Amino acid sequence: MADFKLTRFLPFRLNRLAAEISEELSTLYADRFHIDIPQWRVLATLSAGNGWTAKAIVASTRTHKSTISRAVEALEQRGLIEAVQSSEDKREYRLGLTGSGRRLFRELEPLVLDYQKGLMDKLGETKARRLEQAIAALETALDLAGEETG
Amino acid sequence: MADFKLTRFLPFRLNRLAAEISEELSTLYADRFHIDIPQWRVLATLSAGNGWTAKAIVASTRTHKSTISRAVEALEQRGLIEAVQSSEDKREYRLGLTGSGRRLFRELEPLVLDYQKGLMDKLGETKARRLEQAIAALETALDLAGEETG
DNA sequence: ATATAATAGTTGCAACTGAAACCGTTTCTT
DNA sequence: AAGAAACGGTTTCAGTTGCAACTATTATAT
Repeated sequence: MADFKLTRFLPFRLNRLAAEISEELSTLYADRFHIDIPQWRVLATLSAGNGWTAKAIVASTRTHKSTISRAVEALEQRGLIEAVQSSEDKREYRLGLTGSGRRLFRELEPLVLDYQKGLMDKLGETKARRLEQAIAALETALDLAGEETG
Repeated sequence: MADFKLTRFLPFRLNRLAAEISEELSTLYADRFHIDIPQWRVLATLSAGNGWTAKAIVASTRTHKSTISRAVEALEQRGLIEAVQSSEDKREYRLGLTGSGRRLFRELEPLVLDYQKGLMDKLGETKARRLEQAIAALETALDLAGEETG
């Protein structure tokens, strides 16, 4: 009999953990702000500064372009972001938070940061640092790192 | 302007990492064995021994019961697992790998273990151990640990 | 210059998933 | 013992997602 144990298998554990954290986190904004995960990603990305294209958000977040397209559409409908067609390249749109989008994000941000802090507190400083280092190493190994372009 | 950076945010990074690893891993068995992730979880769980109920697999893998139900159905159709109604409790079914299910898993197992080993090699022994410890700590904190019952 | 290819973003479609209602069986309450 | 509640597992339904085909625009090749 093979002694394989799924619950000891790292990819599985990582996946289960990420799902749980994602789930907990999204409850922070789902009901209260009526945004879902892709929308959160768009808002959070734009919070770092305006002028992003959908393509850049796709690259940065590694989310499928159709998913980002729909999130952008929804946020635009609600007036939380604004899209202006680029004059240099009419295929693309420069995205940016509107006033109300920025206000919403300012309300959201501390909740989300508190959640992360709570998690890290549970880990303790040393383990939290080591976790971050391991993640960074895997990101590099898997070519997930530093796709930010601003 | 807020200095929040999604790509530095741990829940996001964990999620992106888990998605990438899951994706890479599932290419190992998707085309070749025509099984998907829930089906892989059922097979892998049963590889540790027969007699599991769907409920136990749900608890162990933290996968939704309707998802497990469908995976079990599909695997049974293909003759990879067998379900026998429990005599003590006719609501439940004792699940087990069939001969061909066991053969398939024996073929699959080394691929999957090699993949994990490749990942850990990229991390190095020390970081791999620390990652495991951090994950274990988070599992405990989030109540994800040790739901195995056999 | 013109045809071809590549690119940014959108959309139709099929597959997948979770919530909730459901069925049959078992357990609890009285 | 009878009715209610709980439970294991299934199914329906609605929502979400990714793929692939599409439109419009820009870049490349000849």
